[in-house]
Amino acid sequence: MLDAAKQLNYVPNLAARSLVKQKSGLIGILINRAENEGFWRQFRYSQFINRLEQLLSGYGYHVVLFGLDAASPKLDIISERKLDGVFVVDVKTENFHLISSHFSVGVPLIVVDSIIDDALFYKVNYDYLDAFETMQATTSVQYEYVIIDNFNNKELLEHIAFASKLGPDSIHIMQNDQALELFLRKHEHKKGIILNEFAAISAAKYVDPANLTVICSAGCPEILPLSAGRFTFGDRKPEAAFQLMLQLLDNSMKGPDSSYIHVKADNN
Amino acid sequence: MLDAAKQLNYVPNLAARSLVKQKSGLIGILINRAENEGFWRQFRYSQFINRLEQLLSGYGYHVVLFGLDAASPKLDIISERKLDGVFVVDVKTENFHLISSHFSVGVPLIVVDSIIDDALFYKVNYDYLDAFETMQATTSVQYEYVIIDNFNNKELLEHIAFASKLGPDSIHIMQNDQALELFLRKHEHKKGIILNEFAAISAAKYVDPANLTVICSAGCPEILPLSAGRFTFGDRKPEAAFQLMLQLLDNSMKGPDSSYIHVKADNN
DNA sequence: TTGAAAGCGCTAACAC
DNA sequence: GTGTTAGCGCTTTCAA
Repeated sequence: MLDAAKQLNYVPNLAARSLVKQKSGLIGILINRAENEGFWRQFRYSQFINRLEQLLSGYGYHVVLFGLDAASPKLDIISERKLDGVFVVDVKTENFHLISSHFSVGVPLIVVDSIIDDALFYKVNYDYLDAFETMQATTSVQYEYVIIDNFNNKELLEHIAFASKLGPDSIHIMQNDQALELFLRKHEHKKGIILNEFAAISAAKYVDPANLTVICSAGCPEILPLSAGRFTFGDRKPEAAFQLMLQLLDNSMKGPDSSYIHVKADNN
Repeated sequence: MLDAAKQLNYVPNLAARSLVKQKSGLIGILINRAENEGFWRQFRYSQFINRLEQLLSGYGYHVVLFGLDAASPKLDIISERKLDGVFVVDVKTENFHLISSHFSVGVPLIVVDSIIDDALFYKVNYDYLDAFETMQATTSVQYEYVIIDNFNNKELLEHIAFASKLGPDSIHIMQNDQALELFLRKHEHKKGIILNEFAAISAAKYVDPANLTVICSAGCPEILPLSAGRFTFGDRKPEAAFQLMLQLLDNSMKGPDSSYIHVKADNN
């Protein structure tokens, strides 16, 4: 009677449960944020985070969102909250040793949009090699420059530059609108590739978007000017990251053989 | 000696601390998500969430991000995780009784972008009355239509419609691109107001953005076409929401007299 | 000052 | 099966 009523609106205290089960039921999404970052950086992971949260919630996990100071990331949250798994997005290579020291061994840690030569940690990146090859193969257009989104991870930047097969003078790394405009003025009326829909929006202020082909890494091709070319990755990255996390969570860290997951593009 | 070493890399277990202190140190940001929502809805709260997370983290709280099914929101997270405070964004009025039942009295609950006639809960909204008035006062342009972002909260929609002082035929609520195009075709070459930068991006596909004045409620005027007019709110909403939360958290629910906070625009 | 002990709300392990 | 108990890692209280 009283028991039934108690049962009816009984709510378990997950902090107490965490304590005894040694599992918090919390997954962290840690994302590097720069001080005065351009608007195109602020939105590029929104879709990824939203979708990932949706997937994790559907599986019973709760998501802790935490912004990291790219210069000196505070990672105590991982051990303090006993996070069951962690996604770290857009990591500076030189900060990575900090991360590895701040998490108990055995906690799945997935690094997104970063190349880190440590097989302990799984990486989820877009397959840029495949993307650039497919782009060249399916079109007769000769691209003469590429604009790369400004990732914190230097290795990833270099990898994308390499994948583009273009020379240093034809490559621009997003910094700010002024530098972007300057670069675009030098390449007016030429065809170019640009990473990230939001970066493309910036570029479209200075050149005819018809000359741009956008590699849609932010999951939002709808935002592009109609005349811009586009190359999309669909929903694949959050899905891939989620599946990988599940695998690591279930099979106690026995993940795929390679510590790199390369997310391929749609059949564009 | 051993003690010192232990001290050195001692990490408190916040779940245990929560249990005894009866405070989780967690703040929830609960945000309604529709099934197939247009892209302009997916990004409009990114800036708000990011900034709010930054402010709360700076104050020592951790943020739990949780997507709500607008149709039947699962709110157990509030009581299960013993959230110290909750932001609920974009709430359907008819779901609100669910919310009030799912949270223990005494937990600060701040509703964002919603009008709810319950003085128990604090509301943070942009001051649309002031915005429309200022816009009319500082320009000689005669606006002939307004496009309103599709909020879940019907009362807010009605309030904005009222604030615009335009008739039903001149008001369009964002639904999808087709309906938007149709509406815009009927008002070609006229001057109009549109809420939300991302909605404006959609509209700019169909009309000359020079005819649009955008009420920048997503904190991202940079994304707009250069020719579009703009009316900005700056960073004020996350700041206001944060300050209000602090007040409620510190003074044990003794907040401002009015349960409504109206965030004014910049000096545009 | 320093130390021991109780207890937060749960689960798991053990007894009955 | 059903009931009891120990203990997860902390903070707080009360004793020495």
